[in-house]
Amino acid sequence: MVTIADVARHAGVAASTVSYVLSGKRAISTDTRERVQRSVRALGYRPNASARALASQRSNVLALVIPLRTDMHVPVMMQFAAAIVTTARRYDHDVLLLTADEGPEGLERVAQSSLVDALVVMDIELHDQRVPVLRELPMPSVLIGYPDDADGLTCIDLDFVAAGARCVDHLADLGHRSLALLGTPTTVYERQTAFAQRTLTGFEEAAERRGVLGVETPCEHTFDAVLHTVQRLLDNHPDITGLVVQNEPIIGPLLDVLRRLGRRVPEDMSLVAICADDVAERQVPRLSSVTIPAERIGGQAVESLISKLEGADVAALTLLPAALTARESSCQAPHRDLTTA
Amino acid sequence: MVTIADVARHAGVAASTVSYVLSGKRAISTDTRERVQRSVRALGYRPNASARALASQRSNVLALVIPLRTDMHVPVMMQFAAAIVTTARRYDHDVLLLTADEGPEGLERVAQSSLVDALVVMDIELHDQRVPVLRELPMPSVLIGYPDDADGLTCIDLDFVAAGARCVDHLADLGHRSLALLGTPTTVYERQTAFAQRTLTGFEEAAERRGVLGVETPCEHTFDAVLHTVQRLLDNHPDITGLVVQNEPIIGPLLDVLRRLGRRVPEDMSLVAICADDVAERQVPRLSSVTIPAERIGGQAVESLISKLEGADVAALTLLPAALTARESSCQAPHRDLTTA
DNA sequence: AAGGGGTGTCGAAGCGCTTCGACTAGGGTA
DNA sequence: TACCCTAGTCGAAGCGCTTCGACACCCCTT
Repeated sequence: MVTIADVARHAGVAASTVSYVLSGKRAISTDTRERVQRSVRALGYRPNASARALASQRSNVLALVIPLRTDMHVPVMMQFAAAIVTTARRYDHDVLLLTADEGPEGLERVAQSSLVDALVVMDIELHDQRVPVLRELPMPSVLIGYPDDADGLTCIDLDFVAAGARCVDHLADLGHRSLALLGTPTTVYERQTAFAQRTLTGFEEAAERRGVLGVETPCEHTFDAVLHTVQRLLDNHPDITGLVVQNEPIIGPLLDVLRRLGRRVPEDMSLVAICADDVAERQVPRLSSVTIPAERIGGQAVESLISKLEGADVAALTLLPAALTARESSCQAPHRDLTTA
Repeated sequence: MVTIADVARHAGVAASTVSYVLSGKRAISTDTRERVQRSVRALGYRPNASARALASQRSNVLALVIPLRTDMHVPVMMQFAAAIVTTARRYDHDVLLLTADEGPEGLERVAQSSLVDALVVMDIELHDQRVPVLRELPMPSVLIGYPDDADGLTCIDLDFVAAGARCVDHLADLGHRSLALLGTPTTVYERQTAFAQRTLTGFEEAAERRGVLGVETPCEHTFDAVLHTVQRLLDNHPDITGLVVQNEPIIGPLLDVLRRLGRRVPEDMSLVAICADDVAERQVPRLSSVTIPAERIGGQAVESLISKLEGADVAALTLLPAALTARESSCQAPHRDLTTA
C-alpha cells in the first residue's frame, strides 16, 4: 500500500504538505498543489482510513440501526436505508449497518469505540430503551420516529398524527360517517411503536372532531388474517364505508378480500392508505394515499447529523407534513337510506 | 475517553500487558489477568477501533454491497443483509453498507483505504464489471450469485439451474405437458442477472429433457402487467396447465388474476414458485415452492470470508441444492380430452 | 552448583495520518 | 531602510493501539 510518505517523496515535499493539499486546511501554492496531486494520481494513493480516523478523531462513518422485525414493512425500511447511504456518501461518509437486536449495548459499543461519528436510529418506540443511552452518548444522533420523551434528542418523522387525521378528514369530507383503521400487526402496537400509535391518535381525534364513527383494528400479514379481520369488522359495523389502511403488505390481499365479499372499491367502500406512492399507484384501482416520504426523511436525517457534526444547531423535531393524494379508491359515500337512519 | 494506558495504570501493569490480556495472544498469569479485567470493567474501557485497526492492520469490518434496484425483490435482499450482519457480529465483525451504484470504484475505495477487511457482493450479473476489480483487490471477497467467469473468486448461491429444473420436473411428474416460466422484469434479464439467467437455463434444459413445452416470459410488478402477461400467455398457449413463478412481488396479483380468469389453482392451473418459504406459506392456496435460503447463503458467505481472512482455503463455488416443497398449489394435470390430442 | 527452558511481563518501536508551532521569503507599510 | 504580515512549507509530536524482542524469574535437569 502506498502511504502519504511515498507521495511526499515522489512530489519532493513534506508529508504534512501532502496532507494539507488533500484537506485544503492551509494555503498551498498552485505549483506545489498540482505537483502533489499528480503524485497522488501517479501512485494511486488512498489515505488509510484508520490512520486518518485515529489522527483526526473522525471516522467519517455513520451508524444506521435498522429493525430486524418481520412485522415491519421491509421495502420502506430499505428505502430509508438507501436514502441514508446515498446521502451519507454525498457528504463523504460511509454507513455501518447495525441491527436493532444488538440493543442499547450495540449503540454504546460502536460509539465508545469510535467506530462511528454519529448514529441514525430507526423504528423508535414511544418508550424506547435506547433513548436514554443515546442521550448520554458522546456523539450526535438522529432518530427516525419520535419517542414520548424526546428531550435533548433530534427526531425526524412524518407527522403521523396528521396523517391519521388527514385520512379521516378526506373520508368525512366525502360524506362517510363510519370509518375503520386497518392497522399494523398487534405486536407493533404492543411495542408501542411510535408511528403506529401516533396514527391511531390522529385517527381517533379526527373521528371525534368530525363526529364520525372510527373503529380500529390491527391486522396480521396473511391473507386469512385480512379476510377474517375484514369480515369481523363488517359484521360488527355493517355501515362502515371508509377504510384507512396503515399496513402496506396487506394492501393487495385487502383489495382481493373486498372483491370476494362483493364490496366494490370505491363505490361501496372507499379506501385510503398510508404507504409509499409507488405502492398506491400500482394497485387497481389506484389508491388515495398519504405518502411516506422515506427518501426525504432519510436524506434529512443524514443532513441533520452532518450539521451536528459540524457543530451547528439543528431543530429538535422535524415533522414532515402529511399530504394526501386523492386517487381512484375513494369517492362520495353511497347515498344513505334515510328511513333506516 | 479512557485509553489502554489508563487501564494499565489502574491495574499497575504495562499497556502491552493489557493488550495481551484482551487479545489472549500471550500467556498472562491468572492473577494479572483478573486484575486487568477488573480495571477494564471499572473504567468502562473500550479499545479505540481506529487505533486497533491501524496497529493490527485489521478493521474488523466487512463491506456489504447491495443493489439499489426497484426491479429486485426487496424483502429477500433484506433477509440476506440481516443474515450477513448477524453472522458477522458472531465473528466480532461489523458491516459497512455500500450500494451497488458506487460501482467498481466504490469497491476500490473501501478496500484500498483499508476501511474494510473483506467484501460481500450481491446481485451478480453474468458479466459483472466488478468481477475483474474484485480479483485484483488486496483482500478477500465473496460473491452471492455467480458470474460466468468466476475464476479465482469465491461464490455462493442457490443452484438456480437446478431450481428451474426441479420446478419443471415436479410439474412434469404430475403429468403437465405445457409449462410457462413467469420470470422477473425484463430489465433483470437485460442486465444478465445471474440467478434469473440460470433459472431460465434450468427451465429450458429440463423442459427439453422431459419433452414438454416450456415457454418463458418476463413480467413487471404491476397488477396490470401480470394480467396482460398471463392473458397473452394463455391466449397463445391455451393448453398451459403449469406455471413456474420466479418473481415474488407478483405472486399475490397472479393468484388474483388467475381467479379472475376463472382458472382454479391447482385444479385448472398448477403453480410452483421460487421464493422464500414464508411467502409460499402465506398464500391461499399455499404454494409449492423451491425456497431461497437467504439466511443460509448470507451466513455461509460471512463464514467463508472469515475463513479466508484467517488464511484458510475455501471452496471456490458453493451451490446450495434446490429443494422443492410440494404444497397445495400444484396437483395432477387435468385429464386431457384425447379427441383433441 | 551451573546451565537450560519455560512463563510472564515490560519497554519501545511502529501503524499512517493530522495538526501545531516554527521558520523562511517576499511584499507592503511607515 | 527597517519592520511587520501573510503565504507557503517543514519537522515533530502525537492519536491509541499491537507486537516484537528482551529480560527476569523460577523450576528442572545434569
